[in-house]
Amino acid sequence: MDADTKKLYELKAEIVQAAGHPIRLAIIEFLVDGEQCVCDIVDHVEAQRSNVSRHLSIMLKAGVVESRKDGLKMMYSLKTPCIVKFLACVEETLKERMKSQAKLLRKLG
Amino acid sequence: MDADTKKLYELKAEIVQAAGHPIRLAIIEFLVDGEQCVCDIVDHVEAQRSNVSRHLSIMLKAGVVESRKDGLKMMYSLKTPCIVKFLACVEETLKERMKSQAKLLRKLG
DNA sequence: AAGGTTATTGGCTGTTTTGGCAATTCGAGG
DNA sequence: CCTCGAATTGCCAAAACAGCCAATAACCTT
Repeated sequence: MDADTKKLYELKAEIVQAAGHPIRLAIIEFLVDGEQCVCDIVDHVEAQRSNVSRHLSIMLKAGVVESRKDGLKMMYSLKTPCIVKFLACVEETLKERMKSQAKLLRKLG
Repeated sequence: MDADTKKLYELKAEIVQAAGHPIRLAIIEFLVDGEQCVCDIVDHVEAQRSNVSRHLSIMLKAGVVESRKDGLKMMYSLKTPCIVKFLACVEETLKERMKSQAKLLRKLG
């Protein structure tokens, strides 16, 4: 693995990490419906405003979301539509995990 | 957001987190080619064995990979094929990010 | 320009993650 | 039975992360 390959993995990991937090996932799913202001995101995910702002800036830096100013409000939206498939795969993995656990339980009798 | 929804986001975040590390991404991409033993993974990602073992256990716990014993060796493989699409979306996001940065650079003249 | 609303940032603390080393487990084969 | 090879686990220190409060910035309305 050369240095460039390593660097690419770091960049990709930054993107994945940016999605890897309960609140950030909730924000992403909320944004699937379309652009939203921070104030509405705060209401939706029920976290502190400064907290939400930080989560958004992490996703912005990683390129998961983009932002636009509209008067007083800051509007955020998803940058790539494929994130929906991304989420679908996470759900499928979760279901698989549950299935495995259920199988183990049945083996207990 | 009720407690169940929150719990679901936590579970999903655990899965995403499990993929959100340079070495773990490298392992996942390596496993796209099929099942591999820890020893070969170690050679491929060029990290310490104990380190790789820990990364694998994180992904195993999250349900991203599964394992099977084969004599002395431990074989790991991806649990859900959709992870390929997941990776594709990460790459697309990365490209978008690069494009945005290039656009900014051009604005500098 | 004063005041109110929306959003971001700084500073701090507690928690989690990561990586390295050494010790341990587990199975194969002489 | 002993040793070797493969993998995991314990333990520790350094680094990164998350959340809270207070302070600041940006903008609109009057």
